[in-house]
Amino acid sequence: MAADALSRVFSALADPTRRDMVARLAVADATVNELAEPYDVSVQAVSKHLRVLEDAGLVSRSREAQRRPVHLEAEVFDLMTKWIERYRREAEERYRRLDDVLRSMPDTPAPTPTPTTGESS
Amino acid sequence: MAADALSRVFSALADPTRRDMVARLAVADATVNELAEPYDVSVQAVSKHLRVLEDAGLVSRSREAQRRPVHLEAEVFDLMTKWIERYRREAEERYRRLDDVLRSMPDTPAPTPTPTTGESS
DNA sequence: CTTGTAATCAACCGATTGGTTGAACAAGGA
DNA sequence: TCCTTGTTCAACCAATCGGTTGATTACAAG
Repeated sequence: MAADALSRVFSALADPTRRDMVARLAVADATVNELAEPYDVSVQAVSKHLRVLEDAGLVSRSREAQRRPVHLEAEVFDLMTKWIERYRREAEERYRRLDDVLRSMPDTPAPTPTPTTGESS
Repeated sequence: MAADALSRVFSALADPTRRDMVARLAVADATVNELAEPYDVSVQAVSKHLRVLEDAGLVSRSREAQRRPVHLEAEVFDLMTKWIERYRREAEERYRRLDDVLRSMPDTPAPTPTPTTGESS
């Protein structure tokens, strides 16, 4: 399966049901049955979803009698946030500089990132 | 396919090749062939990846002669960031308050979130 | 009009995914 | 010990995914 951690996290959150579970776990820990209750799928399906979230490092499960309370782990979010922010910043900066506009012009040499264009807006 | 926008974005970024393309597009716009060059997959495969990214709203394609330059759209990142930050904040806050720790204690009344424990390390 | 290049469409393939049902395991409580 | 509850395991199924190859469209240059 998805080798790297980042892929696992993104993939885990690509499913709306799993995102909803995360949202609910952000409020309070819950057992598998509690989590399964609102959705009209089997408990087994929810158990599977939880394994995906666990493999992604998004949740952890402890043992409390025969119950297995699920707990949301906030740390992994940082992994995503860092990745996203990095490229978002680059992309926005590039947009701000109109760098790409210069590149798409046929007459511009444009090797140096020197914004000679008057960027008023 | 994944109905909502958030699912599409997360799903699109769940693939390492697509994340790499996004990373490269953050530096500069590129054509399909340019993008395909570093990977040892067919151009068609890259074209498919681009469609996924486009459907997620992460990139846009213009037309320039027979070339179709691909451009990274930064806006959609916000959608993810907002979602992530929201639940990360909730989870971290809850962790900070030791709310869940109190909940798992059998003898504590635990209704008030008063952190009486001296957290030195 | 023909050739060459950039990209997409179409059909196919094996692996993974999200779901199901049925059986098994784990841990109290009677 | 047997029963009940909570959860997971196992096998299966249809749909989707990432990849392939071959044909096709779009445009520019001879």
